[in-house]
Parts: sequence; structure tokens; C-alpha cells
Amino acid sequence: MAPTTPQPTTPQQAATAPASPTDEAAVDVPSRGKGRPRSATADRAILDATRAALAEIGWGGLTMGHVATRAGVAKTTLYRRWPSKNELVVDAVASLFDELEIADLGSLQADIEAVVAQFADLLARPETQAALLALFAEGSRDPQLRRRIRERIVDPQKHLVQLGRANAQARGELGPDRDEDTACEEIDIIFDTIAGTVEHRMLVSGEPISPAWIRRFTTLLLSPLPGLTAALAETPHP
Amino acid sequence: MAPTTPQPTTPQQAATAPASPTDEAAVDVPSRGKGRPRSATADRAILDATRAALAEIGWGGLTMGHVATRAGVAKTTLYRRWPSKNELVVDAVASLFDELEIADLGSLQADIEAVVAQFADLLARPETQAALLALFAEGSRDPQLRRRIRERIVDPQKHLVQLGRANAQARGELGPDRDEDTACEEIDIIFDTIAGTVEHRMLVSGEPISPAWIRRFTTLLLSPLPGLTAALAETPHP
DNA sequence: GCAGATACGCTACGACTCGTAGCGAAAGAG
DNA sequence: CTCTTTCGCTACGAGTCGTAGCGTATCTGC
Repeated sequence: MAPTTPQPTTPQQAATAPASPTDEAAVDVPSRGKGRPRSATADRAILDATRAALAEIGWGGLTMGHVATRAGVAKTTLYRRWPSKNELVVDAVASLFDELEIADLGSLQADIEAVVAQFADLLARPETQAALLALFAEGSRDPQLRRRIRERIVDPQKHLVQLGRANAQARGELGPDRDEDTACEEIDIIFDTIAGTVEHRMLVSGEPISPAWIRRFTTLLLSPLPGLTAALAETPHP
Repeated sequence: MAPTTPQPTTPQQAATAPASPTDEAAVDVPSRGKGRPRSATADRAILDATRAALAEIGWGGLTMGHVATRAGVAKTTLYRRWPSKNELVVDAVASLFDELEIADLGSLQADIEAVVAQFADLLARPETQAALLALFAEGSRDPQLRRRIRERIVDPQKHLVQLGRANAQARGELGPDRDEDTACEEIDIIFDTIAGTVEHRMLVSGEPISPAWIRRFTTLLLSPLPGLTAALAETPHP
């Protein structure tokens, strides 16, 4: 019998509410189990199909019906969980970023180089390229989507910068925090610089990222431009 | 969808073929005037309507029919000139970047700060935000569109970096080129860093760009991280 | 076990956009 | 004045979106 309960849209949101607010990709939350629980298999199939379809036909060609067919699932099942294509793709792509890690390799430069290489590899995958830019584009106009992107994709990356900074301080490569605000701003600026530069290089300029390029980039971050006269460095606040 | 199809219909391409292949914004090319020339007024109205519609309803909501109505033009007229929404938006957005200039303010840092401020102002405009990211996203899968974006938007910006570098060399702030390749690579990396960082800050992190932020960013570019011990700087090639 | 509740696959639907085709009228070029 | 091209308009088939309704499958609580 058709449950005439309201819930016009966003059944996902309502159903997920009782679960931990910081929960991740695991969209199926049969916590308040009453009726038939949502199939976790279907969830995985949908997310996998979304990533595969993204890699093959890109964002523009990605249709909900296509994803449903590919996942062996009814289209209505998609809409029961994700209110729109955007939200679905956020979940599908976010998990790709979980593999990013920052290791303590003994020097700040080595650590940065390693994480940049990981990031470059991730952005080299076709499903990541198409999806990430499309998400950013949609997010520029949809505040809710932007928030979700922040929580699921951007903030975890920023955390890597925090960790790397802390490691460098522990090794004595960086001085201690002068104050809290300055530290936050410094992390922000370093994060935007690393992520933005790598993304721009790969996604906009469209040129590959080689170990040599990574070496030059990190050197730029950590030391002045080669050939820069000392005169300018002495007057950072003209 | 449109980008998926190879190129079943390219009326624009065929019609524009006799014109110079490297021609730019001036889409109307009544060069081989025989019959009624294309209305330059209509062209301007269409591009203006496209920018306005982008600012209001964004990329996703932008439809060809909507632009046509807004411009007071038949939808068919749009398709007579631009083969797809992507190409139209490239032309509509490219002109926005023409206002970017690099001045010789007497110091490299001041010059960079000025151009970053201009770029940030440009990216603060809603039509630029939505359009630029959407174009990048489409371009990540459509090589022809990507090439067009490069020619019309990216390369002109890169030229600014070249100019700023030359100015700094003329002032003696930067040493002369060691060799051609190194100079090119250095320009590439600086360009990706400036453009990518500003774009990431504004479009992804979604935080504003203040003069203070610009000062910190350019200082980061031109000098080592504050607090960085000299030990690391001495070993750029561990 | 047996209800009740929920999710499932399937089909169909209206609304919308896409890009094209055909028409008669308008506006310059020669 | 004629010829050529563009113009606005209308209509069309194809495709997608997101929703609704149906009957069935599956799990929980009594």
C-alpha cells in the first residue's frame, strides 16, 4: 500500500537525520529499522556506476536514468536517496579523496612533494577531472551544495596541510605559532596555493605534472624565486 | 549531451570557414558580403544577454531559448552563429578578461598585487564565477572547447605574467634568463600558481580576497615562509 | 507466525530543453 | 531591380527531468 506520508523530496535527508551527523558515504542508515531497510548493495552499485559513467561520458552526458540502468536499479531508487544529480556526484567523488594522506618523510619539502604527487595522480583520473570541476561549477551557485563540497572534499584536504605543518614544527623546520589567527591564515593560504596550483595546472592549463615540476613548485613555495635580488626581500612591506 | 555528439551539426564552423581560422570575438564576419549581412547589433545583444542570464540564473539554468528571448532574437539565430552553448559562453566570457592589465608600478611585488587585485575583482562577479568553472568543466572533456578556452582566456592571462617578468628584469629585480626553456617553465609555474590560487580561494574555498590577503600571498611568492629555518633553504635538492 | 511498515522495480506522465527544418518577409550587394 | 542571405516565427522528434502510482519483496515488532 502506498504510504501517503508527505516527504515530497529529500527522503535521504530526513532518513539520515537520526544517524551520526558526521557520517560519510554510507548513505544507508537503517538505524530506525521499521520496514525493509535500504539495500547497501544498491548504494554501492549506484556510486560505482556513477563514477564509471563519469569517467566514460563525463558530467554533461551523465543522466540519472543512465546511472540507474548501469547500476541495475530503478531510477526512482536514485531519487529516493539523492535529491539531485549534484548530491549524488558529491558522494560518488568524495570517496576518491579519502586516499590522500600525508606522511612524515623527514622534511617539509619531501612531505609536500609526496602529497602533491598523490593529488596529481588523483586529478589525472578522468572521472575526477570531469566531476570535480562540474561540482565546483554547480557549487558556485548552490550554497547548500557548496557547503557539502566543503565538508566532504575541501576540508579533509585542508586537514592535510595542518598535519604537514604540525609535523614540520615538530621537526623544528618551522617556528612555533605566533598566534592562532596567523596560523589559520597561513594554513588557508598554503592550502589554496597548493590545491589551486595543482588543479589549475592539470585541469585548466591541461599540462601534466611531473616529479620535476613538483620539485620546482615546492621549491618556489619554500624559497624565493631564483634570481630574485635581496633588495626586494628586505622590503616585504613597502 | 551536446558535447557527446561528435559534430553532427556545425553550421557556425561551416559558415565561418572562409573567414580567418584564428579570428576572435567578432563572430559576424560579413567578409564575403553577398546577401544580407549579419546584424552586429544582434551579436552584441546576444552576448550581453548571455552574460546577464549567466549572472542571474547561472550555467545550469541557462538555456538557448532563454538567451534568445532575452536578446530579442530568434533561437535559430543563435544556432546560426554558435554551434553550442559552450562556444557561446566562451565568447561571452572571454571579453570580460580583456580588462586585465599589468602596469609597471616600480616593483615586482606591487605589480603582482595589482594584477591579482584585478583578477580577484573579475572573479567576484557572479557571471564570471558560474561561467568560468562551467567552461573549465566542459573543457575537461571537449578538446576543441579546451583549445578555444586556452586561446581566448588562458593564454592572454599568461601573457601578463610574461610582461610582469620582463618589467622586473628591466628594473633589475630579477636576473636575466638563463635559457629559453627555463624561462618558459618559470612563467608557466608562476602563472599556474597565481591564477590557480586566486581561483581556488574565490571559487572553491569561497572566501573573499582582501588587500591583506594579496599582500600575504605575494610575499609568499617572493620570499620564503616566515619561520622557515635556513637549513631547508640550503638544501633545495636533498 | 502475522501484521505493519518500508523499499523495491516497473511503467507512465507532464514539463522542459535541445537542435533542426521549413516558411515568408526583410535588408543589403551588385 | 534582382539576387542572395539573414531574419523571426512556428513546429517537430528526441531526450531528460523528477514525480506518481502500482504491485511485490523484505525486514521489524508483537
